[in-house]
Amino acid sequence: MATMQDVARLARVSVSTVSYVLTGARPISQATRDKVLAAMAELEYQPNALARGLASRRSRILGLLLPMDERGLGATETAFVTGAAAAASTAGYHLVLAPIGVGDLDELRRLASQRMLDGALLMEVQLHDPRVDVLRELGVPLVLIGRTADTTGLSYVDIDFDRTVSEAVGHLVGLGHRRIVYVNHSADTIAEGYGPARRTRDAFTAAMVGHGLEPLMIPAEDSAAGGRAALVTALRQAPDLTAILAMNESAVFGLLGELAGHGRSVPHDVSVVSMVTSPHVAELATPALTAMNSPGSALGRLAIETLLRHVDSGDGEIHQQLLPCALEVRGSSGPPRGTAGEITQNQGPAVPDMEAARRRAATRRRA
Amino acid sequence: MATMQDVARLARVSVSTVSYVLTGARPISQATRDKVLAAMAELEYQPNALARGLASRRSRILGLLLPMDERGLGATETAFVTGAAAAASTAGYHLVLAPIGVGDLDELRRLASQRMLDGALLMEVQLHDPRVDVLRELGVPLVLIGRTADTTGLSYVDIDFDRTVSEAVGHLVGLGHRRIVYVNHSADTIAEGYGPARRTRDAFTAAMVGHGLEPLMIPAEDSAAGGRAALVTALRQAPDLTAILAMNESAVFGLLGELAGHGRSVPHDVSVVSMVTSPHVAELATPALTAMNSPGSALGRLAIETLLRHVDSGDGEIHQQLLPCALEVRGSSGPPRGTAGEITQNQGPAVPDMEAARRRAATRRRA
DNA sequence: GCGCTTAGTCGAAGCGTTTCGACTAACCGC
DNA sequence: GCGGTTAGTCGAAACGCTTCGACTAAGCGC
Repeated sequence: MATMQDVARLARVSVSTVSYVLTGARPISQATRDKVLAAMAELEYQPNALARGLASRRSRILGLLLPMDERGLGATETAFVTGAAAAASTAGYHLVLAPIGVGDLDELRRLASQRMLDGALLMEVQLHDPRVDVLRELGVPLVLIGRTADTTGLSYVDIDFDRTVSEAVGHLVGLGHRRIVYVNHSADTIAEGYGPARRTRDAFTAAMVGHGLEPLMIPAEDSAAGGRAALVTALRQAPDLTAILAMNESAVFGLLGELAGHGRSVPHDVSVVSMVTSPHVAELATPALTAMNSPGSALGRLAIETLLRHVDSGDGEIHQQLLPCALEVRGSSGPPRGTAGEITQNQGPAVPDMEAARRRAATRRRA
Repeated sequence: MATMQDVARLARVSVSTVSYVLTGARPISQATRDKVLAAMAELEYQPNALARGLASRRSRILGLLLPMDERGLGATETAFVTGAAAAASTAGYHLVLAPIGVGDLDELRRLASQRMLDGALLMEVQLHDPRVDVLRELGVPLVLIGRTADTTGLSYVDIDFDRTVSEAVGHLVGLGHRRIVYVNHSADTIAEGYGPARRTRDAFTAAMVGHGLEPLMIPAEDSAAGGRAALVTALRQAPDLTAILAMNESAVFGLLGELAGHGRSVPHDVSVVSMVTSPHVAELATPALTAMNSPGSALGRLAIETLLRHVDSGDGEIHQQLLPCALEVRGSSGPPRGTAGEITQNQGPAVPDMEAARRRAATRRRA
């Protein structure tokens, strides 16, 4: 393994000159630069990351604090991680994966104290997240994915729930729906102050009221069983519902199963729109789910860029940015039964979709 | 940030003594050790990971080479990563996440040449995986998750597909099924030589033949649409099928949808068993899927332990280990229509399951 | 043509560890 | 009581880089 010494010797310059070629910290003449680069190429030189980090007091490693539970990572989170990793790699940084949640504070403290991290990305942020305090105390720059209750002085990237919910509701109202039920995460989750659950709840209320409609929210456990239970509750509280907006990727499958069990076809009798859902998951359902695609990859990239700005420019100003999910109409939403839209076929799914049409036909046959 | 110097000064010993206390490389008297430890505690000393790595030529960082696509990580992979991260952390190692597939060889070469990695875990291993060659050439110890075509001299951990398939088939045959169809990954995937697809194909054939039954395999694209198409093909080729074994987590949902479309209830008319599937995903389906639970977390732990053995003991002997998936009976499998098992209820799902019973009843009502 | 800045390069001093050789003192067997 | 271990400690030399100060030559304004 060639070292900088070897390169310097071969190029007949000093080590510091080689270093300056590499870092650009001082001007180097074109002629010298060429000699050095040639020597590097010949030796297949690669700088030793550890030595570089030690001398420059920059590890070029960022921490990805990602609590992982048995449920696995959704496609949204995965896209986020992928986007972040790509952006980090482009910038010459590495990502260390630390499955550190709010309960592993000692682990976090150790990691951060070892001066191995130039900065950290916090995922699954709680409204009162102690990890933030630890990192701040240790002087590690950080960017949140999501938001704490008090975000003063904190940079974050997050989904724009207000806009996302508002667009989803707009889609359904535009199709002619009036009685729309919102299936959220569980009551406990909401009570705990889980941000997305709270924000979507409030946004749903605001959107419905804005349309002059009555908001009805049903909490559901994150499971198929939770979805089934939620549907039963929903039908009891609003027997005339024609559309369901779901925040809960796990529950939505149970919900669909139970709808079929009640003999209600989707989207003919009930439209279903799933929020913050990846295309792949949306396609798993039958019919495929109209969904609000989460901007996972873009969020990841943005988070890294924001974090690197802090790392490089000695912790300058903060950046707080929101990205909305994009509506993607698939087979699970359409005009409610007996509307003009139904007859003229003009307000059906915005994207012509043979597949969805086939499924709708099949569904009607059964109904 | 306290350094070793500070600790040494406070404890009135030399830096090397402090180092020996930390690493245990040489004996230190109890009295001295205590003094040093007290000084460390007082200063809240944490060794600098980079300096340590530079001096010892051990970064204590392992690479997790994890190609990530838009589909996200399944629960199996996530469990694997979690298990690996936990095991690494326990051993005092860190995991850097590198979304490096077989196409990013330059990226891999750079990462490995920077001497940042003590070893690497390769995920999504191809039968002919060029990443293996790159790492070997650069002298980086590695452990495969999965297997290449030629595994001589390579350590790996993998799922025991033979045993898993054999148990799944055994479960169905034990329930009384004779006409069992295997839905695999796509034909292209099999042709490419994707290990799990090939191995399960062969294992299925062997298991069926072993029971004196005719093996029928249908390939399917990894999507709901692929699953629907596969079912159509399956019903054409084997109209009398009573059970489906599916390898394809994505296709299985389309398959279930299409079964319902054809008026065949699960598990009454057709039993479905999904392979290498996590509990959470299995629960999403209606009815919940009988599945072979993948040993993700255990595999992760095992992989790290194996890798560390290589790293520590200067690349000793190789370890090749297989772990089977465990059968978990849920609502999607039962005895075929018209068997004794059906009548006596003795061969139903092994686990008494009110939920499944309820669903079966509901299903029958619709049929 | 004189001071002044600036481009370009070098040597050396770190960065915070580990590790090697050396040394002392105690202990062992005989 | 004498060579030979061994436990216990120290000082100094790496590890492979960055960065600081210093120096030489140009280039500039006037």
